[in-house]
Amino acid sequence: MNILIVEDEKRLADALSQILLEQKYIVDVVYDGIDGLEYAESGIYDCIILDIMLPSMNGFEVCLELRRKKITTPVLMLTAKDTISDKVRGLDAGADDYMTKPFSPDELLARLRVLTRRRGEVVLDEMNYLDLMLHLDQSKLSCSKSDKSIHLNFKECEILKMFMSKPDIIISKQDIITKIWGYDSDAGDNNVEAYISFLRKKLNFVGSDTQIVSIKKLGYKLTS
Amino acid sequence: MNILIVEDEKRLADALSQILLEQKYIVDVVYDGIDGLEYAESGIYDCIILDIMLPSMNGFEVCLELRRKKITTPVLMLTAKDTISDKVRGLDAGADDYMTKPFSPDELLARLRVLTRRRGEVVLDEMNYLDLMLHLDQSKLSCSKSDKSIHLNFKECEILKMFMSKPDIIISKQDIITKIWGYDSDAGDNNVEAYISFLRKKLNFVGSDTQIVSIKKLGYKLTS
DNA sequence: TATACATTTAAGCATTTTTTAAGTTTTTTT
DNA sequence: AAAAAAACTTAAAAAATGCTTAAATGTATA
Repeated sequence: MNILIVEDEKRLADALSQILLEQKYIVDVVYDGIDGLEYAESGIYDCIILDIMLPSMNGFEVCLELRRKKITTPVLMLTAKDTISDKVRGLDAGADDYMTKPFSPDELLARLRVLTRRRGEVVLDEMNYLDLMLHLDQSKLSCSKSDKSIHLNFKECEILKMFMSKPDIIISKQDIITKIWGYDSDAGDNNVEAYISFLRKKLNFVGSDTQIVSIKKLGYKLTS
Repeated sequence: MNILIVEDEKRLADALSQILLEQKYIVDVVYDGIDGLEYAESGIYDCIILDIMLPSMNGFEVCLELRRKKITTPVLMLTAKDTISDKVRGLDAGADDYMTKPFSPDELLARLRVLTRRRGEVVLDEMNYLDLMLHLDQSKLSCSKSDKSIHLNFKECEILKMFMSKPDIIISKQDIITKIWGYDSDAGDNNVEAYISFLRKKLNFVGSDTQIVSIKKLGYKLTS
């Protein structure tokens, strides 16, 4: 379970991270709003703990922007202020819960349990690229063209999804690493290359015309 | 959208009901815990606003009992007390959110929006999957296909019900744990795996064509 | 209490996924 | 054209995931 903490008070951030690490959560910490937004956009987190008062971009703005970008990760807002208007503003900005400082570790953990127990999320289940030429079914972990179909494993599926949702756009290896393996993973370019190779073989097998082409030094893109 | 208000202070109950009616919610009001539980068990509500201090049975007890009976309607707990232990206790009793008096109509409405923007569930006594191919009778705790029938125990039945009410949809192990064992249980993936194994054996015994297939890393789904 | 049944736990096995590393090939630079 | 860098492919090792049992524990009931 991955948690992102966006909090500029270092002492509090450390304390939070301490509490969560003890419970075997995987924790990333950033100290301002812009970074928070960037990390959160990766979509790899199961919950984001977001302070309202932040340098560079406040918590409301971060949350609004996330929701505008259709990132649905649950957000737990955090602040010293306890005014009703702030609560309303936070919830309407798309936060899922609101916690006022100071709070106990127990309360934090209880709220996290609530926020992370759902997560049925709407994922777009099937996607097509260029009018049914290529078809990806995430619920079957399979990809097909006309009648031929082949099984993909989880990472292959995620990567193909990335390409199909941004056809003709170049995606760098680093982007793929960040999104599929996570921020601080130690996967290298070769991991990506290996998976691209697997995918190409499978695309080829189903007879797809669309293919993953590599643009040297920049990355890959999906074209037909 | 149906809301149940369980609140003994008549003035507050009226005020709440007033606010909600203005927003076109359909509102029922009861004034004590026992009645609250009884109404809530109907499962027709989209949210339950539940005071903690109540005659005959307090809010924690009502909420716990609801969850024990697998009623998953979102609960918004309401109280004058603002101690952390109460918050934790409320959330751990299965409440989804917690609001302290006094609160503004806006805060109430914001929280309701959050709680009701998910969800859509039905409880049935008998269900069939794909035109009588597979038949589940919850009151007899049995599952059958044509003339062959076999006894299921409670958890097997609940799990099969989950699958039959969402055919072809992937259900994660965590979802199953949360729903069958409860969100703060310490059941692990292996518990689910064991039950899936039991169920498969029984489905096989009755000669069902529908089966539970597993999708690695994602969960299981029922297919025929 | 004894019995049957339900549930949990743990271990071993099977399978699939993921990583790694080495050898090729291709492209770019000089 | 040669050298260097980047990308590709593959096999095999390592890790993770899932399945199935049997035994242990818990619970209800005759």
